[in-house]
Amino acid sequence: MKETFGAVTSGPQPSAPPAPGALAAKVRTLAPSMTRSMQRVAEAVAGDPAGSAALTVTGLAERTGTSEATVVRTARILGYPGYRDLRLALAALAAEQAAGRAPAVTADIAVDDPLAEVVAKLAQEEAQCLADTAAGLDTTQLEAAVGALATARRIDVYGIGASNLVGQDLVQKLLRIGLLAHAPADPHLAVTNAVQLRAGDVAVAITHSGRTTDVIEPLRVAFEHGATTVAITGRPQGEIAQYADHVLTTSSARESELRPAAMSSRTSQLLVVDCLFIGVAQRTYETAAPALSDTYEALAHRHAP
Amino acid sequence: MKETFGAVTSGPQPSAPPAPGALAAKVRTLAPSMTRSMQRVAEAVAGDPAGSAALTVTGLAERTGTSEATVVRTARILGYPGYRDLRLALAALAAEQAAGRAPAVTADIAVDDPLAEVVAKLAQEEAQCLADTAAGLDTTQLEAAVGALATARRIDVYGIGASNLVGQDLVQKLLRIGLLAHAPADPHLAVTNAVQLRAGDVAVAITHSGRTTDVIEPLRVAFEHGATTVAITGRPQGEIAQYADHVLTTSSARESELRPAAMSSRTSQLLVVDCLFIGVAQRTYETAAPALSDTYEALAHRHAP
DNA sequence: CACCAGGCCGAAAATACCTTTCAAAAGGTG
DNA sequence: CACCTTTTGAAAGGTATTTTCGGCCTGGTG
Repeated sequence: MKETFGAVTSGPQPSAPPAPGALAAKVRTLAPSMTRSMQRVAEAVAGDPAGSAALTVTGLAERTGTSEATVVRTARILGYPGYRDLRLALAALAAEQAAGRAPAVTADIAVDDPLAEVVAKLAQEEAQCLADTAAGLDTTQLEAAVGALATARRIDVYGIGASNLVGQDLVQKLLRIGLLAHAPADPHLAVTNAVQLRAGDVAVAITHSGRTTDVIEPLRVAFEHGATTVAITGRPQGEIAQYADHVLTTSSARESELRPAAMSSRTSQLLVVDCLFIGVAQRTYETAAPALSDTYEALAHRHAP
Repeated sequence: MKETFGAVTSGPQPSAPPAPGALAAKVRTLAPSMTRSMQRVAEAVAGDPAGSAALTVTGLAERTGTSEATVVRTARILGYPGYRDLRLALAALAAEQAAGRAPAVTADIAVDDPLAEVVAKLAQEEAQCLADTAAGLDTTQLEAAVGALATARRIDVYGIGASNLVGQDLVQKLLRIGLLAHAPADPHLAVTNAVQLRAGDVAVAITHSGRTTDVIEPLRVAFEHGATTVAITGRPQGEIAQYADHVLTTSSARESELRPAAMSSRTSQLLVVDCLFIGVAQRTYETAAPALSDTYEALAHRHAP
């Protein structure tokens, strides 16, 4: 490297470690000591860090109507060893700027939202659901429900529609650790099953509204037959609570037109179900752990190499 | 290879410009499909983005005790055209991290954790899953999948076990807005269904591992019969991707003994499914909105007063 | 007006860095 | 243990960046 024309360089180390944020300021400060074409480059770089970071020396030279050499010289003036490093700094700067614009979407999902926004909003809403449910979950009730499940002779899970899927999720998990569980989708079948239950058995009902007749009915029957009953519901005051020994409350996000309650309640319900499962697995660890790995092994050959 | 101007990169699924924030998640998601030395590189990169960004290929290869070739290969796996771009992303990521947000690492759930802690940890892990998945979701692919679904003559959803439940969730939603969807639980039935599909139909496969034979098979059949195929998987490099026109990647939390992958993947899958649904509902708003309220009304009398 | 510094600028050579290729090594599998 | 597949790094092959070098413009001077 040759001259630095101004050759000001107060200190021995001319190129200070460049703080990314300082870039715009640096451009302004150093602009006077730059030649015209350098200024063009500096301007482009300061004006659109993200865009510039995506370009190679050649690309940036073209865009600014200059040459590679000029771009490199500019980078040097700005305090970097070369363009390569300036480019890295630009990428960093761009990211920093992007991060600064706090998105914080809490708005409803609208019909004309672009998909990227839908994704972000949904993720946040569901995360909110999880947090709310976790916060509102009564650990004592949960503990009691876990205790009942862990020692149950037989477990019935009642749910309709989306809630039935949650129930099946629970059943699948319980089966994996050797518990006898069932989640009839047919309400009549559910009642038929419920009749069989007695003390020592557990019935779990899942309903967001707490008022779904087809779910209340079997739980009532189970309750009256002496089974331990658990309700997972968003309305702990609802009718279903009358027949539940233990009530686990789910929280649901506000519903909107495009996102009905059924949709948001599912996330909460699943969290509760997971908690139940983990709790039971902990209690029955001696048998649950080997059972889990056994089922894992058994499924291994169902996968391609 | 040319330079990366606007240059749309290679293949059918270019996996889009990766958002910087998604990197840590991506490493976790893709780690299983990596070889040992690649994992070393990925780890170094995820563990110290800033430090890695300062290194050249050769430098990073040395630090990780591998070769340049491996570093480049890793960069490719992570979704970048080459190391140069990964390096830029790392610089961006480092800046973003430095700007404030802590990544928040969750501890494993232990056998003797009290239930209250289990609840908190589970909620946080699932929230993390959601965030990771949202960050890693390729909007372009999602858009394409939504487009296909919205105009589909018939929709098949393939999934086994827990993934089947996710599939049924999707089916239930689609049915509510008047689309013809089906999620056979029986693999043979699935193939039988797949044979019926042709151009204009859509097949969606859901599998965390991307290697579940019983799910790949029907998707392949559907693919070969000309249907538009969508894969929702945690391993976008997996075999299933071969037969998928559009790949939607789910991110999964680290699995632990008590919390197998199947469990954590469900949350991600459901988010993707929700996104698909909302997307489709938006596109078909004219018919979807009344259909939603109709089904709501129809179910009203199934609830206690 | 012709001429001449003196520094700015870009084309092209030189270098550093990144990518690809390919054959050897490692790891399975029958 | 022979065979095949996969993984890996060394080195060749390309790109991008840096440096060199000479032309060119600007503004001053005889």
